[in-house]
Amino acid sequence: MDLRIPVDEQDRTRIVPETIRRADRSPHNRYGNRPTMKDVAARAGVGLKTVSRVVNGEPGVTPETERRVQEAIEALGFRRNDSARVLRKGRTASIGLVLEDLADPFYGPLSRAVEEVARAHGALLINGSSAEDPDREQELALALCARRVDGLVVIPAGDDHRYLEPEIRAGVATVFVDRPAGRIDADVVLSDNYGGARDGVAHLIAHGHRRIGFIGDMPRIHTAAERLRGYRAAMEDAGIPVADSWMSLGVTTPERVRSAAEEMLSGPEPVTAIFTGNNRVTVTVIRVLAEQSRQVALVGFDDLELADLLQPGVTVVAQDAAALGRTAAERLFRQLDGTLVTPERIELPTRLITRGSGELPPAD
Amino acid sequence: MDLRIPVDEQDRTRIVPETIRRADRSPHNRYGNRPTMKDVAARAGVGLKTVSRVVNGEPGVTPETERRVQEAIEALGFRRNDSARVLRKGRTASIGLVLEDLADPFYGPLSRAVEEVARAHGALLINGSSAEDPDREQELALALCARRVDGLVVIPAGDDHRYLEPEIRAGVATVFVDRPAGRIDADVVLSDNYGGARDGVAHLIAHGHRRIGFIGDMPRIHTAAERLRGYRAAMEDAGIPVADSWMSLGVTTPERVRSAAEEMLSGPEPVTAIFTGNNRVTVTVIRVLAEQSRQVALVGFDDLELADLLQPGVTVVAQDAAALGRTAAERLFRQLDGTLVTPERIELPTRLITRGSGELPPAD
DNA sequence: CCTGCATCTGACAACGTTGTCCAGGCTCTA
DNA sequence: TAGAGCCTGGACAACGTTGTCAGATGCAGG
Repeated sequence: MDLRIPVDEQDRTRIVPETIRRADRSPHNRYGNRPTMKDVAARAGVGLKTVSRVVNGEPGVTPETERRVQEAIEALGFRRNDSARVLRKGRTASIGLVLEDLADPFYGPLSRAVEEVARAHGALLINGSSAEDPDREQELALALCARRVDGLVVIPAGDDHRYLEPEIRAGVATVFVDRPAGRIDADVVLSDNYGGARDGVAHLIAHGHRRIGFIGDMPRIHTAAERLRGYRAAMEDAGIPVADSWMSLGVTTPERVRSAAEEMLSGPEPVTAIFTGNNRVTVTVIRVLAEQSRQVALVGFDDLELADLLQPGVTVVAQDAAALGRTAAERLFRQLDGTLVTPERIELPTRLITRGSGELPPAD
Repeated sequence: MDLRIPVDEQDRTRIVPETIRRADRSPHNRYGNRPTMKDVAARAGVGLKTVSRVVNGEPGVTPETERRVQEAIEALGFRRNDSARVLRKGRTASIGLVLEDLADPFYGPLSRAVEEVARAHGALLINGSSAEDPDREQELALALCARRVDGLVVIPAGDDHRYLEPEIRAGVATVFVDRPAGRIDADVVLSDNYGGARDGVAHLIAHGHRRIGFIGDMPRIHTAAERLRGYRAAMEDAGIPVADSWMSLGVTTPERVRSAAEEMLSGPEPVTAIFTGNNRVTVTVIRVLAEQSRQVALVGFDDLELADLLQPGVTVVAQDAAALGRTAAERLFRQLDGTLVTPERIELPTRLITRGSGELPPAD
């Protein structure tokens, strides 16, 4: 389609001289060749600012003028360029979300909750996955800052976030979720990983278990470390000394988790119960246990879809991913409001959901 | 922190007169008060363009000059404003993704795949959920266009996308996924919903079933309609007349699905097998079947985590969500390259995964 | 008919960056 | 040593929008 103004339309314009319009219309090599307010103004025969006023619903435009402008907008398929607007206004009405893996079912509801809050505040969500790589987290977070997002919700992969200091000082609202920020003072929203794990393990102990295994993620990940700490605390509370061979920490690939589980289930004194440190681990361990001849008790951190339909149902320590996201996003916008000043650390409670697997008695 | 240049630093500057610098430095009310290239240039005692050159790694700057500029960047915590850059350059290196629900496990891998491709092309991903609401889809898609995303991946909620015509003409690359575009000619990447459903139902028929139920989503959703068509085709191929009471289409809330399933399982001639139209329906139906006294066969559209661990394992028609996302995103970037011109409709095959529930014989 | 006021409109600068173009200083050669 | 040519650096305009301010218009009242 030819976006240039037909000659009969041009005649309607009043003040702007022919040459200027011609120059502006000349085909330029820029991508898109989109109509701008200038084009709309020329076509409607009004000034630039009048178009701006119409587009933004500002008062002080006669109905007749407004109609002409609307008509031109329609005819040209004009859409305001928010990039330019942002440059002028300072705020982008968008927030960034750096998470670990968009495909992880735990982060789905979390992202969704963040999005809902953003939407309620008229903001868009830009997000990316760090894949648990601190460099990638930093790269992403800074790229988002370069886009001048108003705020940043970060699920940290690394443990040093001083690189965000200039951004925060420059006014980028920042909230960390799921794991704490490293070496900077910032808002943090967490689950009670320590307490949840301790409760889960204590639950197993209450059902008679003493040899209890723990399979978790790499200990440099805060949640993994906290859950391990909860495990240790529960065992210590019960006066049970923990054998090193009962604990396995590392990447949560199915292969490693499988061999870790198989190992602690073999030997002369196998564990009679396993506490799993996150949903990925739980899934793999369920598979391993399904192949075992004897029954092994299981409590997992994080809930699973269908967990109630397995035989036995899977007892879990559930965290509320949506609440984490919602809380974080709400704090973010309160920072932007100015309602919130002092960084805080918020811990949301977890919930033990008993379904059978955690109530199995020890096999021996 | 005070970002203004200390007096002793100002003296280093050469040409720019005092007054201009003073004016630029004066505290302005704009949000953030971030240092700009101008500030860096002043502090390093060089020209604006030299800073630009350093920031963008362009040639023609002596190492000594570069060092001074880098130092100033460091000291001020400068970060390039990509909004301004975009305004100048035309492309934003970002793409938009409009999906139905970020929290749906089907869309997680899809989003992730789109993100991976975007990342490989140096682009960021902006996304939002339409919640199956056509108006919201349009609002979101147009908001993304206003941000001048280079391209748009849309999982349609509505069935009329003519509103995107001006955008596409203006150069916004567009690909529809999972469901076709309505009333415009555009790239579309789909699963073979019809064929998959037909295969799944044929599988049940091959195992001796004749009274087979179908529970699916609202028929205005393309995938739901196609899957229903596949069901009908398989039944017709086998010469089985379909009773109206065997089919239920509507919102996939647990309540409605539950009552639909219970209804077709009751009465004098209950169905002996059910084909479910998507993962949400499947999950609910599994729960209903678990409460039944007799065994009912089940084949579901979409795979489920843990489906193999249930008793019996759930036979499904699996689609490759990641492949959908990847294919769509790759086509998007090929549109942007100019490698791709003619819109095409691509159908990816589905895969029947037998796990037990689909191989159960009829109960009667 | 002029003044004063209210209403509507448009010219212009600015936002922070990049592309163009030119100036000044250097090296190299005749 | 002068001139040509290269290299480095900087002034300036432009991208598309919005805020400021002043000009134009219309109308009522003196």
